[in-house]
Amino acid sequence: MLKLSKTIEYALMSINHINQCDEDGPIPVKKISIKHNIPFELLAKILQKLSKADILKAIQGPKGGYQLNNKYKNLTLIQLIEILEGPFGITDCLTDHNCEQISRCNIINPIEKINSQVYQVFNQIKINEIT
Amino acid sequence: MLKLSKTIEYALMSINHINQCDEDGPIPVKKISIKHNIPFELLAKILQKLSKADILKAIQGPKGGYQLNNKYKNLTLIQLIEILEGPFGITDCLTDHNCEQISRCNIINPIEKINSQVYQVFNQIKINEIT
DNA sequence: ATAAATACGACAATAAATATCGTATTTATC
DNA sequence: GATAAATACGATATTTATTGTCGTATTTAT
Repeated sequence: MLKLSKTIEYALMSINHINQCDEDGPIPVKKISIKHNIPFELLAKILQKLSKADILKAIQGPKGGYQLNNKYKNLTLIQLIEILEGPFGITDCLTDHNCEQISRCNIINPIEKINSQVYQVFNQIKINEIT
Repeated sequence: MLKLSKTIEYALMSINHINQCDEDGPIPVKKISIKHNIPFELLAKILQKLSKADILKAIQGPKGGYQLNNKYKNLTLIQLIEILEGPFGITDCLTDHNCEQISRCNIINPIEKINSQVYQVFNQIKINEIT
C-alpha cells in the first residue's frame, strides 16, 4: 500500500548509475543489472521504455548500451512514474472511471484532495536533483 | 503502485457514514456494508481493528453496532493507515530492514526524502476534516 | 431461549507486480 | 561476410499482497 514499485526503484538506480559513470561510452544493461542485482530481462524492458520516452538514448550492437538524454534534466518524478506505469492516481476511480460504487461514494472529494497533494509532492521532485 | 488500499477506503467511508448518521444509536456493520456495497466480513474486520484502536466504540448484541469515539477527532490519515496496515513506508527497506541490496543501493537517500514528504502529507490530513 | 449483533482465526480467490523465455534485430570487429 | 555483443519486444510464468469467504464463538436486548 502506497509503495513505490520496483520498476521505479530500478529506473532511479539505473539513471543514477549511468549519471555517475565517468566513462563516455554507453552503459550496457548487463553492467547495471549485475552491479545492483536486478534481473536482466526486467531491467532491459524498463530501460527500453525510458528510451522510447527519450529519457535515455539506446545504442545497439557491441559496445552499445544506454546514455542519458538531455530531456532527463527536466524530468519530474511524476513524469517518470507515468512513463513507466501510466496515469497517476491513488485510487482506480481517478484513472479508470468505471467504479460501480462511485454514485454512492461519500469520500470522493477528500480522495481527490489527497490525490492532488501527493501528485504535487512527486511533481516537485526532479530526477536530476536526486541523483 | 502508490495506491490507497480498499481497506483504507472502506474505513474512511465507514467513519464518514457513521459521522453523518443522525441517529443516536450505534450503526451495525450490515448497514454500512449494504449501503456502500462492501463485503460484510471484510468490513467487519476493519471496524474491529478500529475498535481495538479506540477509534470506534463497539456495542454488542441486538441493536448493537459502532459509534465514533472522541479519539477519532485528532486522528490523522497516517495514524489510520498505520492502525490498519502497520508502519508507513514507500519502500520495504524503510520498514523491514532486511533488504539485501541495501549495501550497494544508490538511491536510499532520495528515497528517504521522498518518503518523509509523503509522510508529511498524510500526517497533516485529519480524518475529521475530510468527513 | 432466541436472534441480532460483534470477535476472530483460518483459509481461498484474485489481481498486480515481478520475473523469465524465446526470438528478432542491430552493428562493431575480425 | 561471419560472429558476437548488444538492444527490442511479445508471450507467458511465478510470486506476492490484497481482497474476500467461511466457520465458529461470544455478547446481549427482547
